Amino acid sequence: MSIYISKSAQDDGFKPCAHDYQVHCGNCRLNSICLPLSLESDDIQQLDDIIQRSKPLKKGQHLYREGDDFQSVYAVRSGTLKAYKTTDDGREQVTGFYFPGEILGMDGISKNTHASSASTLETSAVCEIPFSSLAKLSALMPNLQRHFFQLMSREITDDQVLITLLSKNSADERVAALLLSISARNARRKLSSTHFRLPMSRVDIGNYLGLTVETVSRVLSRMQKMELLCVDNKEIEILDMPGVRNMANVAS
Amino acid sequence: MSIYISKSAQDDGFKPCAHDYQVHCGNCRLNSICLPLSLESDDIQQLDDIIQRSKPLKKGQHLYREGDDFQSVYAVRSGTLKAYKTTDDGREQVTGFYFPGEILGMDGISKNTHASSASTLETSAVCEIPFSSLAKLSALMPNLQRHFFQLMSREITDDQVLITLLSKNSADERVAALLLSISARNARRKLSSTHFRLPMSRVDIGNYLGLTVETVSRVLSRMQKMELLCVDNKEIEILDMPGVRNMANVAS
DNA sequence: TAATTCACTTGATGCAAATCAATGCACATT
DNA sequence: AATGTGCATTGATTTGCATCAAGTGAATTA
Repeated sequence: MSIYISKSAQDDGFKPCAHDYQVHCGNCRLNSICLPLSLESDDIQQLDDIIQRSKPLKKGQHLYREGDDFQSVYAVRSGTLKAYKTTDDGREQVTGFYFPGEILGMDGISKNTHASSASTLETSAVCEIPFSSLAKLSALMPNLQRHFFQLMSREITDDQVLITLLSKNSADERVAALLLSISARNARRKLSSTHFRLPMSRVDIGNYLGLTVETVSRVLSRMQKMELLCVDNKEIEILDMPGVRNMANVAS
Repeated sequence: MSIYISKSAQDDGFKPCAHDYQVHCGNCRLNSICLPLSLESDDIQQLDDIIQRSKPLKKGQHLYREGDDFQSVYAVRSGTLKAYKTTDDGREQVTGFYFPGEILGMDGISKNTHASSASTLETSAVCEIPFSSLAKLSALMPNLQRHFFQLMSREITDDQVLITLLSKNSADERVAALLLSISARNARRKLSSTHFRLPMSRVDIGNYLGLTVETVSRVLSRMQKMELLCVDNKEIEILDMPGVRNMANVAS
């Protein structure tokens, strides 16, 4: 499962773009929401040195599978991924979606084996961060250590939010909450919070939210009828943000 | 919210017992499943030095509340605690139960604020571990760092299991799975895996599993009728372990 | 001893979402 | 143009669990 590539390959006349795997942490436009956050520039250089950048992965390819040896965590550079667990009776449970700047794979640390699988929802590029190097480096850089602890803790709190959503909220509330989450994560990356393309299928949405495809589809139709959204397949436009928040039943 | 006590208080003619707060990491019978795991004895001493032991907390007392400043994580020494989130509309979602040897509070790291509340289900004692000291120490002790990363990762994987349970499993499967989880955690502490007392109420069980009290009660009655269990209020005896596993729909 | 409370159980009914089934639509293949 | 395939939508029916309501038993108090 090695995705390392030679860094020296293809170095000239190459404009940075979404999938560009030559961009370094120092000049990556995601570094304010990724691991380098709060590092000094010479610390960033050291972090940069341990990071392996991969060729873009095509839609549907796996980054790792449940049970694989755990070696690295991954930062999404472009595209979107989903993480999912397979139940004993063979069904899938999507446990998270990962957008550019976000880190996945931390669930593998506990048993040195990936506890979930991760695959791309569209063409995507990732930075591979060997965990043993990251651990060594974070023992030397308090800021890095703190940031990584925070990232793991963030994963825990995100999971708890999902637990609550699944346990306490209606289909309408779940779908509205997911749309708001995606909207907020787009805003963090300076993209539109009201007009975006869902990178995942209805099946994945339903799977993540504990609903069937049909229910997801019905909720979206209803939201469109209520003029909260304009839905065109994967293209979503939020027309009435307070209305959506109200449907999600959240305070903020 | 300080629960520190003077270590020198009450030091003589004191036999160690479940709630004894004088026991140190080095001679704590839980140290094989708690933080000290895999530390050398002089490292254990250093860890021991930063740990604050508290008087036992009475049933229903809070260790921390959602929104409190995050200072420490806690190891359960005796008793049981629950962690829960409060939803925007004021309802509770229990996110976990914590038995002796287990660590809670790690969800506070990400925002420096506790993301959930924790209260005791019965008289309990905890060890308070100031996080800043733990972070400093773990930068110096690779084994401690690794172990703490693993604990956090474990929290993530446990949450993912709960997510899957809530999203994909029936009421029967959820209740059976919780019983198996408690059974396994008892076994880890060398207690009976087949005969134990549930420390939490039916309300808490239902809340944790996304079910109403009535449903929990019915499932337990059904399991008794099927002769999988013997239920006497909180006292549980598992009569047919393969049967319970079968009901939970899990492989192991 | 009776009364109050609390945690739990049991039964009857209703509803939200699953399931089953059909159809529509975009896009690729031939 | 015809055919297939994957994804999304919509409608009809079923069902598992919530809800509502009442009842039990043990512990606590009067």
